Amino acid sequence: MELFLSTFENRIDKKGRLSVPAPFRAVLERRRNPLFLFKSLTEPCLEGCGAERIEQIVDAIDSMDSLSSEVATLQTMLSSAQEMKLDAEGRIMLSADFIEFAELDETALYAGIGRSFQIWLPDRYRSREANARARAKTEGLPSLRLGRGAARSTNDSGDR
Amino acid sequence: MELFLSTFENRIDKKGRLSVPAPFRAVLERRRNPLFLFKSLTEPCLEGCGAERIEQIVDAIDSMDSLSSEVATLQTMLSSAQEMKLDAEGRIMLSADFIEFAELDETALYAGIGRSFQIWLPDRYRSREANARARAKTEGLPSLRLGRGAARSTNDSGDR
DNA sequence: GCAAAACCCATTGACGTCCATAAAATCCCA
DNA sequence: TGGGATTTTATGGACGTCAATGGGTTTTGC
Repeated sequence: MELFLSTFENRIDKKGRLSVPAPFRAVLERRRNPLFLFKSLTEPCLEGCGAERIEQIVDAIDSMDSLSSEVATLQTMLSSAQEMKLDAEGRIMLSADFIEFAELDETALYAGIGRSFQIWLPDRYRSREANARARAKTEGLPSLRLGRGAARSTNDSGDR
Repeated sequence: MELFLSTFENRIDKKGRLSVPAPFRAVLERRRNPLFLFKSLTEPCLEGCGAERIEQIVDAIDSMDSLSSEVATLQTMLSSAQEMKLDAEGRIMLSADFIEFAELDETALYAGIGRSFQIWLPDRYRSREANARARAKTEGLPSLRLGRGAARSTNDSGDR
């Protein structure tokens, strides 16, 4: 599996250590790619991604007007980003800043969302999930076009 | 890692010495590259980078109309720049001018923003970060489209 | 000779590494 | 197919290393 999928709940120990779910570790190892965590800009959760995403933000900043507020926003993402080193047991150390930001206590919920994942306070994630499902019923579904024709715009022929 | 990321808070001792975060030192050492600090043009903070970044600025100035006011502004950055010598413990000595400009007192906050970093009064940085987050919620995120299609515009064929 | 800067060394506390245990999933063979 | 054995995973603790910090001493410049 190349993608981060499904959810997992793991404990955070007294030192702030948190196991990365084994399936996620497998994805990371396959990519031979360091893991970065940063504070979400819009929600009280942490986002996990690979180096490409970070580099993309850096390049975007360099190509923008460095005085714009958008640049300041992107810089906020970078300055909250940390490269996470996994220990021999596949755990990461969450900084006090991260724990406080996502308001985590003793357990954390990993939510795989494809090429990246998020880390949430479990209860908060579940209530948010319930909201999303309720919205889907009342407001209808977002358009989701699958298959080759649709993906063509963002993802091309068999890459990599 | 060859980028400056994440934030660090270090103390300025009575002698005006300030440790450079070990990860930042690693970036500089990898490039076998001296460290430069200069006063930000737009904000009350110091900017830090390696020599190649300084050269970029010089080149950019050279390519501009040397009589324009923008050039005069950019030259201000260069004339405030100092090459910082690290002592054996990886500390720099901040000049009184720098300390006054960034209004630092006993602690300084390093904020990594990719190819460079900034040094802030911690409280000031945090309120600026809070502003950026508030803006991101109301105005939305800067457009950052992921996947192959998006990167195409700024970054082409598989380089690196 | 004095102040400031460079150099050297000591302390401490955080973090990375290593090891031990328990629970869960998987495998294997009857 | 079921049940026991083995491996993987999650979790906790102990310990060593290194980064950050502070203080002292020597050198340099004025």
